[in-house]
Amino acid sequence: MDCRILSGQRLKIFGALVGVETYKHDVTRDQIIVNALLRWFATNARDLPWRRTLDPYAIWVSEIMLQQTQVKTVIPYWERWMKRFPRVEILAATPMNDVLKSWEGLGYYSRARQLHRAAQIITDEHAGVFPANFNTVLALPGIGRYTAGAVCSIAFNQPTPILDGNVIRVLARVHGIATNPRENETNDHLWQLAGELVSVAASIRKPGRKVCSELNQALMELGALVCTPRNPTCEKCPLLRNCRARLDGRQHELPNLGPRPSVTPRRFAAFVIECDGRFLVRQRLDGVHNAQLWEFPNIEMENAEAGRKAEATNIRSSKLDVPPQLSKECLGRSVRNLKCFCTIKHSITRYRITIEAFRGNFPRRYSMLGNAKWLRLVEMEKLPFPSAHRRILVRLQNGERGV
DNA sequence: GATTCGTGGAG
DNA sequence: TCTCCAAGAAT
Repeated sequence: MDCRILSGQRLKIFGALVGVETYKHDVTRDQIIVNALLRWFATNARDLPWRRTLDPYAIWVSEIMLQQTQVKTVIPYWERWMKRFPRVEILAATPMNDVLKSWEGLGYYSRARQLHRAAQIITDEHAGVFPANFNTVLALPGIGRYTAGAVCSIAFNQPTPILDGNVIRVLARVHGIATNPRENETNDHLWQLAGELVSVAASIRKPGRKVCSELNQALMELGALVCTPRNPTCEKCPLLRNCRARLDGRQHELPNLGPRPSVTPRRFAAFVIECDGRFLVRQRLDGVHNAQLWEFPNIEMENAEAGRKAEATNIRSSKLDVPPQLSKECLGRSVRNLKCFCTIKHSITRYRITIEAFRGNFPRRYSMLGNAKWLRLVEMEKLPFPSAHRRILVRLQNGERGV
């Protein structure tokens, strides 16, 4: 039946009818799936550092770091973090600058700020003991439905469901769900399926084993190692014979995440201003993105598209005649000996960003507005920079050493 | 409900 | 190089 021919009202009725059929809890199939996942996880789980602890604080930190971030990237950060902030009270008492410095390079810096805020709440309002109640955990800043479920199941073995990118993929394929998981109805359905699985796991008595924890981690582990976005290795999958998508040969089509937002180019000019062996850097204000991180003064250039075209057609004119105006707009005064320093390309979400960095001098160390400072390289080393500006700083350090 | 927030791995 | 997307949350 083709849904597209249905009018809105009939579509609702149709959906409700389908819902009765497909959302029905299939206990036997769930038990088969849960048992297969638990058996597979017992011999295929990676030895990750946060799997060697039951400390809810340590597990919480790992979950926050792992949001939208790959395991391989997180491991060294987590190791350093736990050495530096072994207990929640220590984190709570640490200045934000040091917290952000430990987070530097991980991105999504509001995660670090909210982790710090939550640490203070736990210290002040829960006597330094990480709460074991789902709703209390959910109420902490930076913790949503997924993270609360993950911490409660992994640290406390509670039957709280989780639904992340991995679990979405596994469940969409196993159940052959072709609608978009980002849409509410499908998302709710997936949460329900995840809840049924962890409930079935909870009903299994396995002495000395944390089955809720294992089941949830098994779902994610399978998504990370076998049921991958591209080229899933179905031959190795414990759910091979229970996977709707595989049986239909549609594993490559699911999940159906829909179109991605189109990319937008943006250009910035950044200024590396030197005087007496010090450089001008500024701290981003509260409330903006990358708040409290440090950067070289910079300003967005208009006509990013035109700039890109000029670059592509080998017209370099705008490169040299734009900065004098921009430097005055950005810094309030013109810069001496201005010249190109380096070009940094990076991207955040849908923006493809090019930063043209220019180097120059001021005759003396003008006192700039509030959030800017003149610092030596060794002093800048202690401050958190977003990675694009960190790359400018590294170039500067190498240049000063004559490399 | 659609956007925004960072960065890097992997194909 | 370019695209996808990773243990999501907040607004």
